[in-house]
Amino acid sequence: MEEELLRIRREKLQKLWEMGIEPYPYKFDRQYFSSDLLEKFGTLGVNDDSQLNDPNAPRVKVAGRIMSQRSKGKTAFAHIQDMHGKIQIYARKDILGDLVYEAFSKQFDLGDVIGVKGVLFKTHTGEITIKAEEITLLSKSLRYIPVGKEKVMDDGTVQRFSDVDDKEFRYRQRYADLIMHPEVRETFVKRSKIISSIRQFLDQRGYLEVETPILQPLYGGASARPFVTHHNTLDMKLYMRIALELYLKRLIVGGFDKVYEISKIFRNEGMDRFHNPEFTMLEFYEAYSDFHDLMTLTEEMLGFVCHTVNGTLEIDSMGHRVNFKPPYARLSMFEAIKQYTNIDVSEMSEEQLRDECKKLHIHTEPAWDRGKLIDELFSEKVQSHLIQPVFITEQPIEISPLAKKHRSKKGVVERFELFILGSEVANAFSELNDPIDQRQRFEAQMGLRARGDEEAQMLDEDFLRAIEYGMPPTAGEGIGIDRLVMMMTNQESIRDVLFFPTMRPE
RNA sequence: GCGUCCAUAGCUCAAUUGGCAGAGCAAAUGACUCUUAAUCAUUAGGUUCAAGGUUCGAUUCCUUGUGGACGCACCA
Repeated sequence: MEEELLRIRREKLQKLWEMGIEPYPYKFDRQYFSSDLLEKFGTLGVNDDSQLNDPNAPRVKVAGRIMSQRSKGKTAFAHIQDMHGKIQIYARKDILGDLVYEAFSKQFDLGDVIGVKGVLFKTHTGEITIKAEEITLLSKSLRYIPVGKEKVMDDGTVQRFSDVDDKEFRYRQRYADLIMHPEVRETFVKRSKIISSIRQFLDQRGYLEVETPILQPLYGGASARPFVTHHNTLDMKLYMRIALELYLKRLIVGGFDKVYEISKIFRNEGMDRFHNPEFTMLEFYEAYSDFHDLMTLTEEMLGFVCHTVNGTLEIDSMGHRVNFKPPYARLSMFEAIKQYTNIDVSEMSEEQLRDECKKLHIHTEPAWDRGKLIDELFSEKVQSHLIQPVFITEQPIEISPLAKKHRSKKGVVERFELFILGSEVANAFSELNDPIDQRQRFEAQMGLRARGDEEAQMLDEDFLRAIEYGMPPTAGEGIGIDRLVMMMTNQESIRDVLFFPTMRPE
């Protein structure tokens, strides 16, 4: 049957050639988007057809995809969809002429792209409509788009019938998903706005956007397993980056005092609705600042982003109302654990922590040290409770090999993670710029690697050489863009904020 | 990587204890000069995800595989 549908379309294409109608012309001078016309001419009276017989009335030209068609013999209605919405067109045989009307009503299908020139009027049911004087085929669609019929309800919402509900279809053929689902397009428009508003925010504060290598001889800056690839000419192993951190700090050494990068990073790990193998990361670094400064900056940035995208600082997402209005709560990791579990980990040994985890039925690995155990306790028992924005500060030094020791507290670093809706949104610290200390931290990581921790970080001699030249005191932060977009757009799966999520081959 | 669930017409879904595989929409043909889930009439459309098994008989039960969704583990 599918073949039958495709065959019919191809026959129509052939018929169009025979009729002298070019199915794939080169250009159309589009004048308005549908939304422009609905706004601009919304004041037309119901059933106002005063312009219809007026040769001097303004002619409008729009272009888009046919999304519905209601033929009534010698007249027909259709809706065409462009980037900003839909508009109805009204076709009459006596205006368009036999040939064009014949083509329009017989050879055109849902999914075809057409250009329309005509006069606006409002139907007696009150819909702004273009009475077509010219209809031009701009692209014949050979593949059937299963577009569901729609009904606009009294409250303005659109109810769709027999809509495609198959997630697999929608992810694999996002182009078709986007045609059929304006709300999906909306999500991605918001995604785009989120990213551009971040750029705007950082640019305004004197940050320079930079690009650093994706293919790296050594991967670092995070704990994760990498993708490995090979360069033929150099005959060498290359890794896809797992973080932006180490190269951006090299630029701080080089004298770029405020830099940021928004780009894809890659982690060779499990996939679920929060994880895609490639995802977008923002990292920014600012010389002469510390992690306190970044907390303030982060509050301002998220407030700005949320307001730009949603027009408000309070949004409903994941079943909660979240308030992005600064300032956000601040709590040390130890305080947070104490608050939610009544356990004081500040003086506990590795042994004691292991016992506490066991009591709470938290799975542990023998390779885990004190810091990792505390982090695990936090992740299991505290994190999901953190709904409103909260900065969790002063993480254990063992799990923060690139962060500076806390200036006054032992065993922890100057770091914060921002949690919202139970999920980590930002991770920042006063960057470790003591090359001797940094070398020791790397060596400790190599020790973990020897203990069997595949994700422990690698010692990067070139990075050490860079900070041996002297890196100013610096604060740096990373924000996972996809998670932020999920939050801001109320999407439950990362696949719904990625145009083309990673899928197995068909 | 492990577990649970799902896969029937182009789309959304039915199909009684295991007994001739159906409907709406979309499509084709025809009627219809303000329709809007347009309407009316007619027609066509199926390797029931794949392979194997049980059975007189499998969309239905069993096994394996493929793809997806969800959960767990790992992680952001």
